[in-house]
Amino acid sequence: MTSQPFASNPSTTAFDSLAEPVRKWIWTQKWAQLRDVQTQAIPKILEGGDVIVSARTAAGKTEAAFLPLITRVLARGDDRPTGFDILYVAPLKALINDQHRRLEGLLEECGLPLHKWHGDVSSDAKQRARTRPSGVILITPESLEATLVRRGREVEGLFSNLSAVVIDELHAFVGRERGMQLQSILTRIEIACRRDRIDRIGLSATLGDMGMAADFLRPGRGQNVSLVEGSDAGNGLKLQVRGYAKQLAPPPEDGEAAPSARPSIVHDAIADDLFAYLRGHTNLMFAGSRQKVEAYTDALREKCEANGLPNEFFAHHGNLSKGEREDVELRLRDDPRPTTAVATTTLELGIDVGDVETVAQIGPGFSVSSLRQRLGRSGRRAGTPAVFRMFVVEPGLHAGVHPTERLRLDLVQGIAMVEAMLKGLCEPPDSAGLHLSTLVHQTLALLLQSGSLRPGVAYRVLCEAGPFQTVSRDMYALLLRSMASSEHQLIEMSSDGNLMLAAGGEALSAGHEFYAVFETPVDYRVLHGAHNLGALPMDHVVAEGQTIIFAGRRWRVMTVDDKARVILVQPTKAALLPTFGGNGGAIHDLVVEQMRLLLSGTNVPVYLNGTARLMLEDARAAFLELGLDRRGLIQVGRDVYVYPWAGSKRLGTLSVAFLAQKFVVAAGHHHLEIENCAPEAVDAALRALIVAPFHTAEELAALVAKPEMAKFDSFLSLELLNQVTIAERLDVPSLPYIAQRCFTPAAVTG
DNA sequence: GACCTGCTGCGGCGTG
Repeated sequence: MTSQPFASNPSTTAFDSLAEPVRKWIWTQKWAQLRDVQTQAIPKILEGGDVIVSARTAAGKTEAAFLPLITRVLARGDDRPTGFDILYVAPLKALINDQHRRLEGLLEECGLPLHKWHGDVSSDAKQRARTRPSGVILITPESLEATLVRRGREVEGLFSNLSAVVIDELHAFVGRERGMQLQSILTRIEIACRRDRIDRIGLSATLGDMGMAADFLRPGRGQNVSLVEGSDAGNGLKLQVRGYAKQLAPPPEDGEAAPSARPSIVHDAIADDLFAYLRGHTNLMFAGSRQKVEAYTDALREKCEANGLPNEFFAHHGNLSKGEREDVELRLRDDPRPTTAVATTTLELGIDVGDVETVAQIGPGFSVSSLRQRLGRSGRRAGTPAVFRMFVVEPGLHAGVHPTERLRLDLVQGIAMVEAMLKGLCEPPDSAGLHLSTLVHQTLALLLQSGSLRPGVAYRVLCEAGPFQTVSRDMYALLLRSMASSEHQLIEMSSDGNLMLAAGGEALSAGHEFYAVFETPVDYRVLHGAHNLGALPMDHVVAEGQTIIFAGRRWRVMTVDDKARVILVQPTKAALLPTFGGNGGAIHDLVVEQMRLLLSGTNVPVYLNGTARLMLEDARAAFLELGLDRRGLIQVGRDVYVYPWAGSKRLGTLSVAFLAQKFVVAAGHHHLEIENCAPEAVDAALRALIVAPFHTAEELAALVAKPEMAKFDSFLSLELLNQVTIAERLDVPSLPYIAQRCFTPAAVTG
């Protein structure tokens, strides 16, 4: 090919602005032209400043950032000072390995070193990178934290000449403890290197709110962040939402047939349809929970066997070993044999599994943003649309189903998720959090990095320049006091007024488990001979001789070693499903509002199958029969059901408000059941709430159990834990609005 | 009614 692919093309100017070795590398890739997102991002990033690059999966975001950044580095010349030039942070080790593979050729062409740095990289390789820091470093937040904490004096030499920081999968960090830690680390680096600011480039496929993402990238100065949104729309979308009637009774037990009887968690008709749709192709199937992953993988594998076919269904979730998961990922990506990975959220993020034909999902799922991530896994090959099928179980259309069950809120939620996605809606991150657990961690980390500090300096670094900007000076003083209390002794004040690490803090930060800000449960390793299958939660472990389904296969437990926390297994014929923990998902207000719109509307989406359409029509009839179009209060026997059409956090807050007034309340997923009381009493309580809440936020928080949810919560005083509850788990100011919505659901906005 | 993510330094041993 001697033609000039970039002649008279809109991307020509962008291409021409890149450094010569970068252009040369692009030529060798034989790209027809730069992608839209690259053409847009190149001038913005060359200009300097903070930038967010948002585009669908596989649209070339990585190159959109690195082509101009490398151009910037090369412009500095050969005699540039030592230190890394570009710092790239990703949430997964697997992603760092992928990106290393992807960037190797480009960096080599440009004569710049490329280092990967995470827990699986040899200390030798890290040592080499540390002694001659230069070029690009790909690292996890935890490894970065370890470097700051253990080698505080080297920070300036390693990072003071950074041209930019790249944060991949930005959405995986925003609004979470790990995101707070990353922001804090970046601020700590800027301050340690006496740099006013180092350019930050955020990459993401799905962002609910660009404004909030910008404010995450640069706390307090989000308005200065440039946004680049790729317009590459993909190849279209074929989607279907399928309804299934609940299985009425478990299959009859006829003694001998029991060993092959499928666990009842599997819906037989769904399993049959999944087998018909997925067999013979390469697909992803999101089952919703680890237990369902195991159950459906087992059922589908059995169907392959019954049909005399080699198995093509494989389990993939967070309790399976790295080896088990990598086998599935490799088979998806590189093996021509048809493969369906049955997964939890493990295959949502950017690990490279190539293109898949169909994405299937059991149940409505928990968020629109996750639905978008999943869809992005399909339809990447030119000319093929993304294919998505959702399978939802609901009560059938037979007589005798109670009107409230006829609302079929799981199916309605699933359709609402799809509708929200089609409208371009997406949950914004929760920006209300105080994240005091992580602030405890960052206070210790900062002390380890820089030795002793004045409290005012710690406050300026972490809460004024850093991300903990909702924490007042007074609250931080309370937090320091709690950390220094005789009970915890994490820190102490020296005679000259400096904060120092105390014995408790030394002990807490001594091991490698200190670097991560999230907690991990203690598990037993499951071994088949020398082969590590994965890990099971401790509460499941019972007895030798027991059988389990794990990694989609059936095993008998041979020995359990409690000291070593190891379970040895052998293959067997029949087995039961393991149980995993889990405490429910939160649904956002915007999804529940779509549900209300759907139930009160008349439009029937074209993507419903016959059963789903009939179920939606019946749900709408029930909605009107119950009078829910007029008010969200209905009498059911001696109880009153309340439908405020609000997300999990606000519904939970309303439930606490009723509890505070001595009602007996049971919380459903989308409604409250006020037990044994007259509708007039509930009516009066709600009307009173509209005018003025009876209780302060502090009084309501006192009623809520305060489990230690985050890793360092145990070091917070009760007073601080209550503040966390008020900020993160309740929405007290919304009570008048929510109460009003129970009377005129459609008329209220806010 | 749920899911996911991460890891240093050092002592002790064997080998070339």
